Amino acid sequence: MPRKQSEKDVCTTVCVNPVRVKSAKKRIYSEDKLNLMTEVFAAISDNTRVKILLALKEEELCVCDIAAVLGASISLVSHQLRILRGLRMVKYRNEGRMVYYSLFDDHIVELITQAGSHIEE
Amino acid sequence: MPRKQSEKDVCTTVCVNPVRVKSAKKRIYSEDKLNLMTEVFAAISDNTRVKILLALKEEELCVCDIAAVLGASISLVSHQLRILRGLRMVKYRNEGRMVYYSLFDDHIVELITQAGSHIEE
DNA sequence: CTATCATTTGAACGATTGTTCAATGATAGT
DNA sequence: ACTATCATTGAACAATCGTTCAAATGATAG
Repeated sequence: MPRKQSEKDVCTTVCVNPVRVKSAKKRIYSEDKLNLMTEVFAAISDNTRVKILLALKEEELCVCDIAAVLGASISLVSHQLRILRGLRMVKYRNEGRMVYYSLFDDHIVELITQAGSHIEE
Repeated sequence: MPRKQSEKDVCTTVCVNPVRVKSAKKRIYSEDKLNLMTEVFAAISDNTRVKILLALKEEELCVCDIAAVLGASISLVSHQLRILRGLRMVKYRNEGRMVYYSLFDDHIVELITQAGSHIEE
């Protein structure tokens, strides 16, 4: 009869070191803090979104400009901009029927360029 | 008759600013470099994996220890460790039937703690 | 007030992801 | 050899993701 493998009945006596486990637990962040962090990392774990952020590094661009830079459709760019907007990574400005996007602040792109310089191409 | 909206026939004359587009294109990384970067960010965009990395910050732990710290199953932890191993974020050491994991280097966890300190909880 | 342009939105899709369960490897002790 | 224990693996699943297409806003110009 196969035995179910759960958290309760595995490695309890021999393997688990309660001292190590206890001090390791202290290092784990709260679920809320983790959610905030991983949401940001998830945003920059997609090539398209990183490209958009890099494109906006020096100057504001309208949606059409961004699409032209990426060689992608307007719709795709608009969808991804919505995500970046929701995470306060970009902000926008209306001018007539056009919408100009720019970086919310430099923190995120600094993070990206910093990671980029760690990769010797 | 509805017209198809593609990259070719949109915003070409009025909206797109060729000068802005050209200089923005220079800032975009190569696809290879982007893939390397976003793969790393994707790895730390999951709560479970970040927890594992935080748990290993100070000392090595066996798989059972990690599972106990997270309150998760051994199987789940092993699966995620495989991903972190593939990205050279953790390394391992065999001791009898146990496997001790530790950080490959401090870069990634520094990145995480740095991001963590940006979030005033 | 209609036509056109820049952008947004929603539905749909295939692909990928995180997790669970069950089975398998591998090592140690009897 | 047999059994128990720690770890890895693979199949399966729902859930989420990135992208595309088509339609809908909202603003401007004639």
